[in-house]
Amino acid sequence: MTIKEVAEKFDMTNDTLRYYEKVGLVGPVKKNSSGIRDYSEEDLKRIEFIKCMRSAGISIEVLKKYVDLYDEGESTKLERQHLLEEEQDKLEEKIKTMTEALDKLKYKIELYKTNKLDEYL
Amino acid sequence: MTIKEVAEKFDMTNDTLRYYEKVGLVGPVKKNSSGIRDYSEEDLKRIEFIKCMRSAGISIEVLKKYVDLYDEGESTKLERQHLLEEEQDKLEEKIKTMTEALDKLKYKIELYKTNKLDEYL
DNA sequence: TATTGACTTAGACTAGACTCTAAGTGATAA
DNA sequence: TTATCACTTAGAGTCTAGTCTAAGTCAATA
Repeated sequence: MTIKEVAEKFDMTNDTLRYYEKVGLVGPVKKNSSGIRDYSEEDLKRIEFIKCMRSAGISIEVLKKYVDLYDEGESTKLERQHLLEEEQDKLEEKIKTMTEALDKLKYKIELYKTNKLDEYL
Repeated sequence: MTIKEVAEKFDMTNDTLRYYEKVGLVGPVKKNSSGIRDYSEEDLKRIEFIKCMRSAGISIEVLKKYVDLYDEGESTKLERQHLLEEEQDKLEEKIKTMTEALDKLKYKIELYKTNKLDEYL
């Protein structure tokens, strides 16, 4: 699969895909005789996972660490699990914060709708 | 209330408070005879609201627009409401995305815990 | 054969949101 | 009265995560 196809499949740019490869999140992707990338099934799975985690706000740095541990092999399994658990905690916290903000936003919109607005901002 | 007290109250830095003022999100804050900021109750309410919205990922740009509309007065009420409704939609979407990522993360952690890991990454 | 178009690289640039620095002022403690 | 400390300013610097540019290669079409 070419970079263009991958980019379209996951709705991201070629640049981002090359960037992920450069920082070591994906690949190194195999290249054909003329130097053109040919993404493997495994590459695609990694990209999907990374895209999903990025959309949740997990940083490149953390993902890179995870990938590196993975590439070190079996011996890092527990450490990887802990890393994911930490991110889970952070993510749950973030969702909680955002849900609270959402509630405040909804309340404020309600004030607008019922014309009860006599507030600051 | 001094900038230091406000920063402590909301767990942010003096720099961030001055930055918010510079870009027009807050204030202009009243200053005493020696040029030192003295935050009013209304300033504090704005800061709280802005901090909450920022923690949900709403951009400075959007918040600035909202604040500007507010300062324009009554006539912008409907526009402000719409702006908030748009942000509500975005926020709900973001929470949904993050919740999906969280589910995947949990699933992956489960695989680690049950030693069923034979996956990519 | 010439040109078009998709790909390649290294590296410079950008946006957003701070964060830090340098130089200065004013109130208070020693 | 001098030093210390918290505050002030303008503006430069930082970090993250891309995004863009310039220059080049290759395969396929006019």
